[in-house]
Amino acid sequence: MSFCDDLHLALGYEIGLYDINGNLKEGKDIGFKDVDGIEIGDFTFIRIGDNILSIKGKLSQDACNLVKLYFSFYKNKEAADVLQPLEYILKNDVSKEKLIGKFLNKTTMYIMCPIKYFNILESIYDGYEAELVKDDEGIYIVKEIENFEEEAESILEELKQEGANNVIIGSGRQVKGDYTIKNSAIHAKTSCLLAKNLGYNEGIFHIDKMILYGIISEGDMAKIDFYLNGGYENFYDVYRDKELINTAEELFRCHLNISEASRRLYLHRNTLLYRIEKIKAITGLDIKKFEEAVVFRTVISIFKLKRK
DNA sequence: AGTGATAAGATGGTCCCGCC
DNA sequence: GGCGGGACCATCTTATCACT
Repeated sequence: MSFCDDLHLALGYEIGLYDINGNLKEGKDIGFKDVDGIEIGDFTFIRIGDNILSIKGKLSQDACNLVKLYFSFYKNKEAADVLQPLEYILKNDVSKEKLIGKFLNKTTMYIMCPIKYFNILESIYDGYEAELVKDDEGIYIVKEIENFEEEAESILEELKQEGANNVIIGSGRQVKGDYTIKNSAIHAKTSCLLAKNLGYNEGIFHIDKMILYGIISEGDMAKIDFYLNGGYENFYDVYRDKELINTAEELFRCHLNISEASRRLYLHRNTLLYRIEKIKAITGLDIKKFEEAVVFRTVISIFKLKRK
């Protein structure tokens, strides 16, 4: 709830908060007038510092003074919230408006691993401008990141050397504009959780590449069922066949390059083609083709994310 | 280097038959 | 009836070649 929402609830009038140039900062755009003190009419305008508060209603002088008092109290409280440490922000419900601009250009990574590795991560980032916060399932790292994949690879490597297995690293986006540190942190952890639900127990996942799975995961099951209805039953035969699923996954990892995938699977290229043909016979989809590979992967992801 | 087509080899399952 | 050997077939894997 913003200041204008709160005041609207209290007074029953529509409220708009403008800067001195008439730009709406929050609330409803009900009109602006540059006044020095207080102007009371059908609309009430109150100057508070570098702000003009527009109220769609007639207030008494006393009420206007109370509003001014409430404004200063509210903004001080808001300022206090914004000054809270990162841990408070990540773990509490701090409104989006209050966070805009804070941690500008920083990105959040989430390292899903046992908390005992917190000290190791701390020592890795000792001397760097980075903040670390732990929760029940892992550790947030907030810093300016140039190349997420490179940085995550090196963290993964370090943690492996320390005996950590099954580490998943997720990343949100860089904080800028309306995209806050909280958004970045939620995205980072969500990337990890989605990857885990998709069956990965290790790896590096950026939210930019997880969008499809996020939509599936959050999506309305009734609507998803509407699109699945009457088809895709045969996909279960592939879904249950570890060998076929691994074959398809490796092909996707190799960007549909048959030769590369067969090398990585230690298979003859024709063996891989044979399996791809088998998938086609079962599902009707030729996963060598981009469009059909996308459909295949989407349906399999729905099975993984929604039918566990 | 990558792809498509084809042939050949390897493997595993099923069936039939003869022997105990 | 139970067991082992051989034939047959389907499935899977590999090798090769021509072509882009």
